[in-house]
Order: sequence, then C-alpha cells, then structure tokens
Amino acid sequence: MKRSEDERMGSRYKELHERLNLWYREHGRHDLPWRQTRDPYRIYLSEIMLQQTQVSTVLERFYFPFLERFPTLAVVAEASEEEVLKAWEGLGYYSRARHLHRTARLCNGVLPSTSQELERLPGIGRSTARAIACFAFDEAAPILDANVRRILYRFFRRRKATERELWRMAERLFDAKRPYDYNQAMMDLGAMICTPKDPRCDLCPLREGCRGRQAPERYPEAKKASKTPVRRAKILLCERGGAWALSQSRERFHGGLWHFPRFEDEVSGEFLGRELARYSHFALEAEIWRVAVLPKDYDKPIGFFTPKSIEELPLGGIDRKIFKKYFGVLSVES
DNA sequence: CAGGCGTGGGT
DNA sequence: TACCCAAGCCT
Repeated sequence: MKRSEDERMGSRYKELHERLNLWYREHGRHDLPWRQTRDPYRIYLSEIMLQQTQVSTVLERFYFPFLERFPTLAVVAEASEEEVLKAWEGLGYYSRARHLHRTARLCNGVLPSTSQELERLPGIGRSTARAIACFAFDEAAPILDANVRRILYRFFRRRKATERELWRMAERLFDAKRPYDYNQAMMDLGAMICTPKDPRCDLCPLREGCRGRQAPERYPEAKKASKTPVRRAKILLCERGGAWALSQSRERFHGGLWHFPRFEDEVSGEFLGRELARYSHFALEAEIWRVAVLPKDYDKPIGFFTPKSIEELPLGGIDRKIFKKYFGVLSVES
C-alpha cells in the first residue's frame, strides 16, 4: 500500500533520495556564492556563466568582477552590449553575453519567476530555465545538465539515449519533495563522485539503485573524436598616427568582439611571429605581421584605436594575447 | 538533428 | 603531447 502510493507520487526512490540528501548535506559545495543567495539575477548569472564552463573558472575570474560592474539586471539593461561583452572577455561562448544583454532589456531588469516564462528568453533553454526557477523560486522540476546526464546514463545503464528519454529519466529519479537540494546534490554528485573518469562508486549515495555501477565508464557510449580543421590567417598590425586598425565581428563567431584585421593572402610588411589558437570547432594558425597599410582587398570596416583605448575594447583570446605580447614595444616605438 | 559556438583545466 | 571535458543553447 505504501509502495503503490510512493509510485503514484513518483517517489519510488525514497530511500535513495534520503541517502543523496545526507551525502549532500555532508559533502555538498555549500560555499558556492550562488547557493548563498536567492537573488534571481545572481542565480541566473551563475547559470549562464557556468554553461559549458568549469566552476573554478567562473568563481575565480568572472563572477564577482561581473557583479561588481553589473550589480543588478537593470544595470545590465542600461549598459551597451559592448560593455557586457567586455566583462565577458576571456570567458568564451560570447552569445551568452549578447543574450544576457538582450534578456536584461526584454524583461526590463526583472526576471520572470516561472521556468515557462524564463525559457522564452534568449540564452535560457529548458534546463537553465528550470535551474533558475528552482534555485530562486523553489519550482519543483529536474534539470538536465552534463552532470545529471552522466548520472542518468549510468544509473539506468544506457549507452545511448535521446533528449526525450533523458528528460523522462530525469523526471523518474527526481525528488519532488526537495527540489533545490536534489538538483544541487545531483550536480555535486556528477562533479565529485560520478565523474567521467574514475568514478567513486564506493562513495556514491545512489550506488544501491545504480544499474551501471559494475562498469560505469561504459555509460554513456564514448564519443568519436572529431578532428578540428585548421585555418590559416595573417593578423595585421597597422598603425596610423599612434592608433591601430581593428574591426568588429558582425558574425556569430566572436560577434561584437573587436579583432586586428585578418587576411589570408600575401601581405608586405614585417613578419613578427606565429600564434596558435584553438577554438571550439577549428584551430587557427596565425602569422603576425606589421604592415604600413592594409591590403586593398581588406574590405571590412575598421576603426583606429590607441593602445590605451584598445584596453577597453572586448577582444577575443588571441587578439588580447597579441596585444599584450607585442604592443608595449610597438607603441613605444611609434 | 547535427553542427556552430571559446576557453582553460586535467590527464 | 593530444586528447577529453566542462551547470547548454541556437539554428
């Protein structure tokens, strides 16, 4: 009778939920700053920054400086997209920053309180919407991030699964009685115990119900390594009256960021060195050239900036690196 | 649905 | 070294 009641209530895993909760209370990362606030903006910002990004990077380099510059979503809404990109410089996946800016303006600095409304905002998908709604407003719904995903593959011993199946598994294991603690616990479990390599099944609070624990690393199926294509380009440093030419990307890649002019054909000038940059889906082998004038075929709009003003522009990683490496010398020379 | 989309850390 | 991986979303 009790059992059938549990199953109707969706709490077939009551015992495991208890163990997970005990584990979380003892071992969870309770000191993370976004777990010590109910401010929807601070929680939202953490969720966006943490997409495809390790906790340590966000925590040590970006979260607090961003909040210092943009303490509320209303401050984001009043700023320009470029100012937001500047605070995002070095974090990567810059569409997150552009979407953050659009979201701030779309909702006039006040986030909605349900996952259904949140999911309509740019940059907020199903999992992030539920995470914000859960952590800021106690909405009872599971999330499906990389940690939860890996746990589900192993717990239900699946090598492959569709998105729909994963969401169904997430719903099945979910502890609707403690949504906040459950969702946080699952992310900690994935990060600390059910890791991609060498998972610590002996310490796992879910081990009793885990169908994959005999061979956890078989689940999910390993992805095939895809080779990243290599592109080659010359990066041109071109000075005029103490100011240097840069263009602003209008494309999806590095959209809104500034960069030194890039050119694929021959150029005349002084060869300065090489740089290698690895991006998400290609690698760039770049030669750095100092040129007196830009090639005639370079057709993108450019602006000229002093080294001091280049400091204030949002730049991608390789351009920022080049700036730091070469510019002290060059600007002193000229 | 598959691929575009950054960067840094870990092994 | 050369991979893999990380609190995903958009098109």
